[in-house]
Amino acid sequence: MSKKITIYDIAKELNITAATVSRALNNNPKISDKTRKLVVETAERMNYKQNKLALALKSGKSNNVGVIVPKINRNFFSTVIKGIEDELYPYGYHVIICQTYDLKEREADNINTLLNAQVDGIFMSISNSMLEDSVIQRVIDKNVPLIFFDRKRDVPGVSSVTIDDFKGGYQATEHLIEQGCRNIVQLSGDRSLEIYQDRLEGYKKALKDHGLKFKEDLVLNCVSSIESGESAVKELLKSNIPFDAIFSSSDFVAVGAIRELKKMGYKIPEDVSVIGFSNEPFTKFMELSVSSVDQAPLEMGKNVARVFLEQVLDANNLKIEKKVVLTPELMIRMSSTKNKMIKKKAI
Amino acid sequence: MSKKITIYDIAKELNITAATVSRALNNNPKISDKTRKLVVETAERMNYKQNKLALALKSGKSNNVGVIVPKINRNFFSTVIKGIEDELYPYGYHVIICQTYDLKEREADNINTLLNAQVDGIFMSISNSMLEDSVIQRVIDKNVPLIFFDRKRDVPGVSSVTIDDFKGGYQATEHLIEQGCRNIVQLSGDRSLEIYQDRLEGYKKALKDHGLKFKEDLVLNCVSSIESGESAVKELLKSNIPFDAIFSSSDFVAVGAIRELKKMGYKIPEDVSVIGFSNEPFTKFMELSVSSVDQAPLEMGKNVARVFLEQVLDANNLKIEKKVVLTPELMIRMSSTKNKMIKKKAI
DNA sequence: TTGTATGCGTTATCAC
DNA sequence: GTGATAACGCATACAA
Repeated sequence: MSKKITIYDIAKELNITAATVSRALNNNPKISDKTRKLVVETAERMNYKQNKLALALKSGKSNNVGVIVPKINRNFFSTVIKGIEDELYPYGYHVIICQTYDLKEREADNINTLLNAQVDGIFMSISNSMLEDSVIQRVIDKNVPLIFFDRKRDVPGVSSVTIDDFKGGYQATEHLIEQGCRNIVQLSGDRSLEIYQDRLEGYKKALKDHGLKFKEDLVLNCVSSIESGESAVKELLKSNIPFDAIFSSSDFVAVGAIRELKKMGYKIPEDVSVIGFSNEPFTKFMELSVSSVDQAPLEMGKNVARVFLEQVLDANNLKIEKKVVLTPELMIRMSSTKNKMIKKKAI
Repeated sequence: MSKKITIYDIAKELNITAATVSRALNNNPKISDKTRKLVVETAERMNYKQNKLALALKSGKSNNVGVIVPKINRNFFSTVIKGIEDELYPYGYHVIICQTYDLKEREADNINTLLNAQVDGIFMSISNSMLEDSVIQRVIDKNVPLIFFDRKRDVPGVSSVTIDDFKGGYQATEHLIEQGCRNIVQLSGDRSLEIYQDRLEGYKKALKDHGLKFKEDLVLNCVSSIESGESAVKELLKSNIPFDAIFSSSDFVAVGAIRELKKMGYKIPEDVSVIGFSNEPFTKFMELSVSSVDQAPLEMGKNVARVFLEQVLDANNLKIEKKVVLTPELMIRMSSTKNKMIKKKAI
């Protein structure tokens, strides 16, 4: 095992002092070219690598950021993280990932761990469960940039990057209306979360703008799974409430709904038009490709990183609260396109 | 901004020394219960949090591990990472992620960065591009546990966790043979990678064991994409080589192949049976669900973590080279099931 | 231009 | 039982 070599080792080698080595390695202007060259070469030769930990302790910056998400193996979240990683890598930052499973204990725990690890920033998609504001406050007090993405909470001084869920809901609903649908079901998620609330509001507004009445019994709550979509449709069919379209706030639920409808002999999109939300990769692979609303996860991640960099690179910017709202994109596919003529976009 | 409070602050508060505080906080046996209690309470009250960076510098262990993958937003990799995170979280380890995009510069770069960050372990799915052994050697020299997963390279002293790709290839091929197929195409990946080589060898062996002749022109190289699958089929059809089944080493390629075959009027699985590899989530959502070979990514991640923990927790185990080989699971779905009677498994 | 001394926050090794 | 001090590896204010 090769011993860890430090600036002291290379100082000894050259009969100079560690301070000089440090300066030479950091391109400090007041150092002779000769010494610098010598130091750099020797460092190279001895295969010296800077100990980031010592640097971090010294400078108070770890060059690590923490990302907190419910689960990493969800395409949306892993893609957001990819965006963050892509954007921050050139600046030498690394990403530490934490999963919460939407458990508030884990959420608080993760925040504390990241704080102890002296991360330079924390990015999180907050769960609905009541994470105490005090935990969040601690992050703010420590002056660690905190940025919410996707699921945010309104906290003074905290930036956020989200998509316009209201608009997404509006667009999806309007699209279904344009297809001639009049009784549009909305399969919602946990409405204590802003994102689902906003999608529902967008849905309502679109109905209103097009002279359609909002009916409470066309709104059902689901969890984001295929099974949930199947049972929602079962319930709808049993209740005998007429409907000719489904706007689901989850792609998984949409797929489940489609599956159940087909099983019961309904034709998609002729009898029922369906549109999901998230633009999960599988939606476009399906034989009956599923319309959806793209949440631009890669862009979201990149924007999170950019907001962070702004705060970090510009010292006086520290207190700036920035709210970035990305525009969702309607992906119109086969599951909602009754009239081929008005198809705007494929795949 | 609340000042960072250290053990010195709480020492001053209690008119004792930092060393005592440290001992009290670390449950050092030789400390009076009274003092311990006092310290713990004061620490709590002052909201003290241990600075992991200082601890890391002191101890030489960061409690971070690094994971190096080509891209994080691939279900397989994000799920492996999830497995690692799940398993390591209870031990206080955190995961730092790095992406290589299969670029050898990034790969070497990431290794160096992780080494500088003093991670306690490095887990990587190595790319085929020729990452110099010297880089790997540096990790070994530093005594940092290195574990390969999925795509490994045989390096003395390095553990690995993989699936039995040979078996996966064998099973998939045998399944197609059992369906009555006789001219089975194998759409391979980059054959400089062990995993693809092994799947191909499994394919050959299955053919041999069932008295079928291996034909070189039934093997085509693809990159893992839908488009690649489409063009492979185009090429096959153009060449007029008869075939009645496709075993693809990639699910994406399999989907592309199916798409092209259907477009040309072929029926799946009647005319051509198709099976992919990886068990990507979308394979089971498709209307014509796609058979595939599951690579147990979650288990793979968990096993990586366990091998790591063994090496770390047991000091004398440090040099043990462990090769874990997981068993792939055949997921038989509609795309390859000609005879309903022998369908073994549905989703 | 280079050297000296100090601190970042902990823990460990001595003493007492 | 507790205090004093050194050390982890680095960067920097201050001297020279």
